Amino acid sequence: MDIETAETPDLAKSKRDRILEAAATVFCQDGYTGASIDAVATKAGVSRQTIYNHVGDKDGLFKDVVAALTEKSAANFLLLMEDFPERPENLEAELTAFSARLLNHVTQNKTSRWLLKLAENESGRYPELFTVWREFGSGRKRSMVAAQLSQLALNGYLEFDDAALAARQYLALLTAEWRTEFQLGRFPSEEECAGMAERAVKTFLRAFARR
Amino acid sequence: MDIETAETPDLAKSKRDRILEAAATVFCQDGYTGASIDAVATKAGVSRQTIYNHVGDKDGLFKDVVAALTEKSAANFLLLMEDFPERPENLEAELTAFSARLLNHVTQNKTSRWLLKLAENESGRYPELFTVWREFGSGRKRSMVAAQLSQLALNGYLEFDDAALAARQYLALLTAEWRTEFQLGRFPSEEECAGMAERAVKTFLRAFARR
DNA sequence: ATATTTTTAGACACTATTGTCCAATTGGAC
DNA sequence: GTCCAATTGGACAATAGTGTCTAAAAATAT
Repeated sequence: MDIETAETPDLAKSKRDRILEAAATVFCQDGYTGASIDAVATKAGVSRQTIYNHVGDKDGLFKDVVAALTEKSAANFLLLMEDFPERPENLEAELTAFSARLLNHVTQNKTSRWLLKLAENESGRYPELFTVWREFGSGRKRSMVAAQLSQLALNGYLEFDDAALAARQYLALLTAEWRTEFQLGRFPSEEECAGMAERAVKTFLRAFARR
Repeated sequence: MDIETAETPDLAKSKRDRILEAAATVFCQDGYTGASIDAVATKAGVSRQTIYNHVGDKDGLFKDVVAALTEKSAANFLLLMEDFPERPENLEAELTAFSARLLNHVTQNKTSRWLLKLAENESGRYPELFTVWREFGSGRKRSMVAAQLSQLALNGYLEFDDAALAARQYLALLTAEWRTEFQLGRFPSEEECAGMAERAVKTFLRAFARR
């Protein structure tokens, strides 16, 4: 489901899910202060009172949104990481394919994008919340990537001193073009993701492939 | 002057400058909707009416803030770029030194940080504004870096196919650690900038230094 | 010293939002 | 069909913010 066309709430989902989903979009669009409970209620196709029944108040709503997104995002990422190549026949091709999937997930997946935007915008308001997110969210992801890269190094495909740094740089290269071109509203297509992944992996391997 | 300790407005500056400076901090802290004119007035040490006299309304205030920041940031960046090494004796050392200065500027300089944060947060509200910023701000910067990298390639130090891509990846590597570690409130010290620059340049040269 | 412009503080109407209360309605479980 | 919990819509007070107006004060120019 697309953000822009999601005006009709999905009646199959539970009230609670619809509230959290709607709240996520509204918070991201308007920021914490700008988001109104009424707007969330309308978008969720739910009365305002129901929201208060479920989450208490605006603070509770925000915290529940972040908690739900963090959890979902982690689960998705875990699933994705299973495809990381460990003993590839063609390193560049397989790493590129994986990277394209990863990038596609990060940029297209509503959950990831929302969480990222919320983290950037509201970290000042809820530092504790995003300390947790950083540790179990982005930090956890980076260390998963680092572990896989170490595996590749061990298997003789790569060489580097610091796996954590390599992981950070890998992710930075992968999202380099997205950050500058797409973050302001637009989202890359699958083909664009594939192109970005290809260019990122090419540079990454120029730096870290075993010679 | 530090953001946190800037409670006492600088009386030497013109009213207008003080208003724009205060407005920038408040907008960044609270977002467009969350920022109140009263808060800006207090922080600027100015009456609310004066703000309305100068900039018309909240929209005008926001646009003027962005305009002022864009201009200042471009000027600063131009100045910085003059130090980019063109015929270095020690490529890695000189590029690292330049990169450290660049990173320090980007992360420490109030203007840059404010603009970046505003761009990320309010791009949905003012797409035109940030299209302009992207073209003349970040886009302009990237093409300046690309030009310098091309120069280094021409002079036999580097080799790559696409200078614009190399510039993007250079900047991505340079800010990789900052994005993940520091963006949520903390700012790197000069030493930390030096370290990040060193690691970024090392990887960049592994990928692009002429062999 | 005087005239002119800028600034100030506070009052003001207007709107938006939060969070609460409640009576009426709905929907599922049994 | 009856019961119980969840939900609804709407009214409500309380608060906060925008933008306007005004008369007094301050700064600036002449």
